[in-house]
Amino acid sequence: MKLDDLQLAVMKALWKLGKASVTQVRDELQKDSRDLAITTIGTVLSRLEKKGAVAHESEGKQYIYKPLITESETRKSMLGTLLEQFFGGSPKALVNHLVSEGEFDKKEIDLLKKLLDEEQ
Amino acid sequence: MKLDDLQLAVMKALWKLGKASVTQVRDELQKDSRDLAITTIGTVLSRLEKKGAVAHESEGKQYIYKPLITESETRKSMLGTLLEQFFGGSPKALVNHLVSEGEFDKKEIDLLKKLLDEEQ
DNA sequence: CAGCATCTACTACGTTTGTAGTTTATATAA
DNA sequence: TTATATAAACTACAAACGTAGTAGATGCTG
Repeated sequence: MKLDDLQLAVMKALWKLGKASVTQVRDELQKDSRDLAITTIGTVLSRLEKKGAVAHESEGKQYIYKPLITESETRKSMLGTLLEQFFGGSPKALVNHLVSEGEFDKKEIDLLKKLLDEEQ
Repeated sequence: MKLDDLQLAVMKALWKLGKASVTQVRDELQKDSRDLAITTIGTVLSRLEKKGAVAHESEGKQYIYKPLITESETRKSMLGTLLEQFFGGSPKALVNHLVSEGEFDKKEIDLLKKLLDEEQ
């Protein structure tokens, strides 16, 4: 499942809310100052439904949308793609990159080591 | 700079070759069994040029394309996007995710620790 | 029941992308 | 110098996307 920016923003709103009407999704997006017409959100949700990312049920005259894919599986899949594209599929290469790009300070490196210890 | 699949594939060919004619790019992509018409590659390269990712110079009647962006900066930027989107911008959260998804075996965890030691 | 408010569905339009055919320019060979 | 091969430019078209307006359906209120 490949999602672009707006679609991802909508999914994140849905993941946060659990399930939501179009209006609720719009309100949630507004918090991130994405100020879109309600019909725009509706269109995006229809398209997401067509590709199987969400489903809806009727509640009164409203549609209540629910995610069909989880945030964690989406994250995993998108990370997987990046991993393939740039790190030869090797998570180690990715960590290596992060470290050598100086993404971590000493404290964080310590934390990471603890993390790794626990795993062992 | 945001690149989608085919654009990225073309850039990777260019990064690998340093600089290349359309035909050379096509041949390189064929190794990954992306079998595209040469005109397709040409179109993609023009579009990449329009958005500033590559430039060309003429050599005889051919165009020789050169990357204007590096693989490392592209990787960094795309990873940064993902980091923002799914890990609150925190590399640590990303590593945490990798570890808890069981992406590493014991040997790799050892290697990672060594990596971190060197950094300190 | 009639009118109004509120939803969704349908339609629309510009942009980007994937993909490739046709035309035109140019270099090279005869 | 003319024909031929080859390369790029131009054109094209369908699908996806960002974005939103309009029309049609439906529920509520008086």
